[in-house]
Amino acid sequence: MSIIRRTKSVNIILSIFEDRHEAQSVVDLVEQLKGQMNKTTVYRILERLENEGTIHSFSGTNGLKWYAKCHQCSTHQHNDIHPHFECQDCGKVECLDVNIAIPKIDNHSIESADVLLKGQCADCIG
Amino acid sequence: MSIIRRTKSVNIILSIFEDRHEAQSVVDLVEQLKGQMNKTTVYRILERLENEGTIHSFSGTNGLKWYAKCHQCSTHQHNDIHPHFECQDCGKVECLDVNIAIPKIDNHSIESADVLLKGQCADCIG
DNA sequence: AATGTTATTGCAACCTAGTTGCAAAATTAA
DNA sequence: TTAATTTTGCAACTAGGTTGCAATAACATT
Repeated sequence: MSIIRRTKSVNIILSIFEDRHEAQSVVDLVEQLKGQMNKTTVYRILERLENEGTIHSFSGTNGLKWYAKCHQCSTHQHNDIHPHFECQDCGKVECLDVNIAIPKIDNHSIESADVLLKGQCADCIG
Repeated sequence: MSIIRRTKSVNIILSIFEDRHEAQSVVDLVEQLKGQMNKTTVYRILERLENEGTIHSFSGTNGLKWYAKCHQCSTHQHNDIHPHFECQDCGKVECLDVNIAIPKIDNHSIESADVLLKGQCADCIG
């Protein structure tokens, strides 16, 4: 595993995750950073930051890829299972700071769980 | 909502879900049915069967779309929340017949939950 | 500060899952 | 058997994501 360099592009992306605590979809990041860097670069930096353990990824609606720097999680441990929440009204996606009980299933060994909750976020709730 | 016709293609797809109780990925179905029907037809029949309530869909790893005729579920109700399980060794995907407790989240209204468990299935468990 | 080594970037081309419009063919109701 | 409506195939397209490669930027060393 190579050392990840703090290039200008890496710092731009890192600062986005510092500034905004919600999860970011890759599609939005690519769009937003158009003009500053190539979309391939965005994909590759996100991948590197994930390998490094700085951010983690998951799938949202329609299998779109999202990344988040989860501020609740311990800095170097994204292994704990927390659900993600996608607001059906405004589209915002967040990491939830709760633990999900993984059910025991007969004759199955379960190694991970992806949980995506959907509904209305604090801002959009009537 | 229009009435869905029992065409030859619809029956072929229905019989696949009758014969095999595991979930089917759309990609596999398209590949498997190549020669019998067009891929557009596969997508459209699956969509119609889902609208009809005969099968239900969900996302697997990498956001790939899967469909299942869930034999545990009541025939006309796929609304209950059950997790799906994807075997990391053989790739098989199944509906699990357990209920997942949806956590209450402060200031959020939760309307649905997608739960994808990953690990080893009964056949692949060491 | 200049050098060499290695990691990173941009670009263009590509891949694959999934969608669309439309004319032709198949179902179903009359 | 006809008429109305749904379904299908086809080809073209969209969009998210990946790849190979040459050019460039970081960084450790001198």
